[in-house]
Amino acid sequence: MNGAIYYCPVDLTLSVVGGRWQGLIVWALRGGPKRFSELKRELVAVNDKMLSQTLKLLAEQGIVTRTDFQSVPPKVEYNLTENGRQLLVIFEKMEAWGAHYSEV
Amino acid sequence: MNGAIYYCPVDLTLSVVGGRWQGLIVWALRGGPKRFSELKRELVAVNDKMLSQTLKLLAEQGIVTRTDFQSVPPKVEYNLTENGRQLLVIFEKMEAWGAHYSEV
DNA sequence: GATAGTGCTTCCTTTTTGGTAAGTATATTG
DNA sequence: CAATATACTTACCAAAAAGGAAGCACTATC
Repeated sequence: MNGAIYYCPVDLTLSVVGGRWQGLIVWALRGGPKRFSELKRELVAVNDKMLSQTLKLLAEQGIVTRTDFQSVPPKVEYNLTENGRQLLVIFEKMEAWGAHYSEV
Repeated sequence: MNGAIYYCPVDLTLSVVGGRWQGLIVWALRGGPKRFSELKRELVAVNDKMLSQTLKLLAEQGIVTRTDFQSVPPKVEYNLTENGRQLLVIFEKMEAWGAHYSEV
């Protein structure tokens, strides 16, 4: 995938989900396809560079699809692949844990 | 926790679980307490510095406990707290996803 | 007396990641 | 006619994370 060696499935999954933006993008796409600018608005602190860079990575990893409508001004939509969609159970657990943790 | 602002529970959880070693250490402790040297053997590529640094962080975050037996040679055990243990459902999902993904 | 094992810490270097600003091309809006 | 919005990319710089090597205090073993 990126040349690294993963000693266990958890390590592998973390490499897909663990970056600064990777997980949040997958989570943001849970409700269906979104455009670049919609993602940008939702992931408050992300900048153009990080967003396009991370989307590219996720596309290479087979987690999101990229659909370019070839229009002017540009319109590009991102969506989860089946593999990406299957990550969502992980994030549901994360959401539950995080919500509980911040109450403590 | 570390000064950063988390806009959602998922973001918060990722900050606990998403580092290079944090998640793997939690996962390695799933079967019960382990000593420093046992963790080191299990997490093949980790070095002393990263391991002790990450364990310290996890302890500060309330994910692991540290028990120093005050013996010579030193014996120190690490274990998951209740909060840490509740992270395990996340890793179980990660394991399933990673195992499936690497078959594709 | 040298070596190994224990659980660290410190210093230094390298790698990775993140951020800022600008540029691209075109159409719409005021 | 200037500004705005779209989805990027590129070049450059700063910050953060990770890695490596060595050392420490102490004991037991060879």
